[in-house]
Amino acid sequence: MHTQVIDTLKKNQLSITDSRKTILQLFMESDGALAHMDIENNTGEEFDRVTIYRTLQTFVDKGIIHTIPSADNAIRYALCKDACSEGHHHDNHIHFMCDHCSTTYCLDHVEVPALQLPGGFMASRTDMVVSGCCNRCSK
Amino acid sequence: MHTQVIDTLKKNQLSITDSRKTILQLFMESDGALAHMDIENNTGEEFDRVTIYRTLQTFVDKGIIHTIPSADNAIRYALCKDACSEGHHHDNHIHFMCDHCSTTYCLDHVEVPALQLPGGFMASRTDMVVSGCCNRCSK
DNA sequence: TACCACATTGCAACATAGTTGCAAAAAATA
DNA sequence: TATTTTTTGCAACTATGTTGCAATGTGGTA
Repeated sequence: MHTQVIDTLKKNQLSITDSRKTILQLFMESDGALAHMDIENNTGEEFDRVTIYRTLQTFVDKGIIHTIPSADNAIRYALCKDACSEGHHHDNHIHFMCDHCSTTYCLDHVEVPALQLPGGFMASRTDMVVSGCCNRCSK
Repeated sequence: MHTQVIDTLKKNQLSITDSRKTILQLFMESDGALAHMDIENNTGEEFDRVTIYRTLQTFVDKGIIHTIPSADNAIRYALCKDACSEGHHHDNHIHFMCDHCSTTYCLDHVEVPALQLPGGFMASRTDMVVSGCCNRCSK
């Protein structure tokens, strides 16, 4: 199972370090999105705050993870699926944030509908942030 | 022209203070969204940072403005149109953030398309954040 | 207009989030 | 293993946002 982590790092020409392995593993095990805080809580004192920030930034630059816009001023990150690779991104994402458990899901299989924008506006990227009640909480 | 500002404040049962008048006026004159920083820059030393934060929070509570989710960790605010009032919000917003000039528009007249969510997910609110090139920058 | 009750402001202090420079340590390469 | 390059940890700093409390301003009433 570590294989996939190391493969991903190699595929992106990143050197294999403890922090990168551990943080990427966290993303792969999680079905939701993670904020910086979640990672800090999960890894304890193992890594410096700055290292976590820099690792996340590196992953974003490489297209391994992407940021999720939110109104609560905490940047969340989620794994990009295979369709996303460096330089060539799958630029439309739908995210679902549960009002009850606060889990954030990246709904890759839901298609982003086309929009009719006013004249002169050209979209390069569309993020949808849907909030409500997730499948686990609605049971 | 001040009339509209004062009317809005009265309609929401807010006392008329300098900070509220000035900040609401700013929103009415601006066609884009404003972040806390924009307001601080526009008003200079006139008001304390804390007052601006509290005024924005008050306006959000009353449904006069709404927050716009973003991935850059800066909360932006935009005026709610008449359809939004306290308690009864117009909960689907489309926002456009220009990659060039960073102006954020609230596109009230564009309809949010319906989404087919996976089973068990129930949406209560949908925000779309579209980025690209705005009508002024694309000329 | 003057007074009073209440809401709002400004200040200080604190809390959280994120960035930068640099020396030490760890990977990659030879 | 030696050398080069990348990454990490530390310290210090900036930005963003919150809370308690005393002072001031607002709205209603006499």
